[in-house]
Amino acid sequence: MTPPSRRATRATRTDALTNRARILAVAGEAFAAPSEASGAPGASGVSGVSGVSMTAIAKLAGVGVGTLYRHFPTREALIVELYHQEIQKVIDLAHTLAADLPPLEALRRWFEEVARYGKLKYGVSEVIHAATNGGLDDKNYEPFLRAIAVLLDAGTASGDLKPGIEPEDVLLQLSVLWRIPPSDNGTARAARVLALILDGLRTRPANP
Amino acid sequence: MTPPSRRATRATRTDALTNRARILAVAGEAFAAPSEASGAPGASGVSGVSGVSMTAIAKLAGVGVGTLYRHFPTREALIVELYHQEIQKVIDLAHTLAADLPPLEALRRWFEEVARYGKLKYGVSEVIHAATNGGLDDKNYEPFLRAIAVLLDAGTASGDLKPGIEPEDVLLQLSVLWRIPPSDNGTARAARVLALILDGLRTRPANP
DNA sequence: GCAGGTAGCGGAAGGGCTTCCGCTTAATCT
DNA sequence: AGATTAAGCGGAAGCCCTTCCGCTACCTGC
Repeated sequence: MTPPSRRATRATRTDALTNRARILAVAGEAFAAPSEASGAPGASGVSGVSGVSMTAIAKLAGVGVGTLYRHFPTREALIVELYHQEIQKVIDLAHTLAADLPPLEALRRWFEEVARYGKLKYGVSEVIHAATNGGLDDKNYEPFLRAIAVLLDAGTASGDLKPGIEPEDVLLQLSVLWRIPPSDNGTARAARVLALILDGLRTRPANP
Repeated sequence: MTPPSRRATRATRTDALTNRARILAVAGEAFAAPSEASGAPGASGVSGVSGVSMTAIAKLAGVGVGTLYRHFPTREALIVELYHQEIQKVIDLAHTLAADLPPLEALRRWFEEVARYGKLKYGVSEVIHAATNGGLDDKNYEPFLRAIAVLLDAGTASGDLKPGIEPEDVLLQLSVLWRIPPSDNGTARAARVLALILDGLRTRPANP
């Protein structure tokens, strides 16, 4: 039954690669641009990601929808891919902070960074939500968890954080941050919630 | 300009009332039933709310889509209305617990109840999400907040909880609970997260 | 009862995401 | 170079939520 020849699969077609690249480029631009200032009343269009349809992206890239979906099986998949680099930065930061700062301070700073990142581009919520929820099929999920684990371990070792906290649980709690609406005084609210989360993770001094 | 006559508005048409009632009845049944065991491969169909389209509901109720939307301007609106009673029960429970139990215990029990409620019908997440997020146009939002406020106040008065916690922030944190996937060991996970949240709200004994 | 007027009705239509499948065409083999 | 073959392409089609608007039929005042 089909013995493996020297090459199991053909090389990826060059036009496919080109298309993929162009799609990413176009989508990046489209998502970055503030939502069109046209008269359309329907869309909320906070800014960024929202309001650009898959069809629109396909058209901009000069490919059919089918092609777009061949490369990115889902809207979320496309977004995740786009922001992969930025997410990686956040993940790297966790390792840096864990190495350079006292555990509690490192965690606090990292949380703040995560909050700021989420606020900056509200649409990114979709990314992290994707990078968070299912997790099963997302290449950002594992590294993100490991980053949290590193921070937690440092805190546990120093006795500042409770032992045995599951990184997944922390990620779940963090996911709340990108559901805070951006307008309002979202920053203040995020700060308050962060403080609550952090205190929940800390060890608790003995009662009198 | 338009002086108010004895009746500012006409009485609601009887057929409209009938339709509204039938829609609610039908939707209740449809949402309650486990998703059809047909061969459709697309839907995830965890159970309950998901997988029943507005069009389907309209058809089942024997009305046009327009009518459905006249009564419930949004899918969420319909769901919120359906589960209004059950949500009310949870809200009432908060007041009862606050009156009958030590503050911390009351809060803990209520959190657990909320978690259980969310787990029972996974689709309900949509409700509470609606009852939570926007809040602006949802009649469940305010009472829910007040329920939390009561529990918090009791805890603050007794010195068990930090003063000045915003009920909205707590609700936001709780909203995490109905994003926990049901299968798995969701119960255990919910318990862990709840404990973290609760500890975050408690006062912190002075450091040595 | 009957005429009037408006609340309510129905369903076509618009826009979105995703799937499907026949046709093209680049990579590979001879 | 020519033949072969499957990866890749394009866009129609299906399903969803929601909006819009002409027509109907139910309350109301006479």
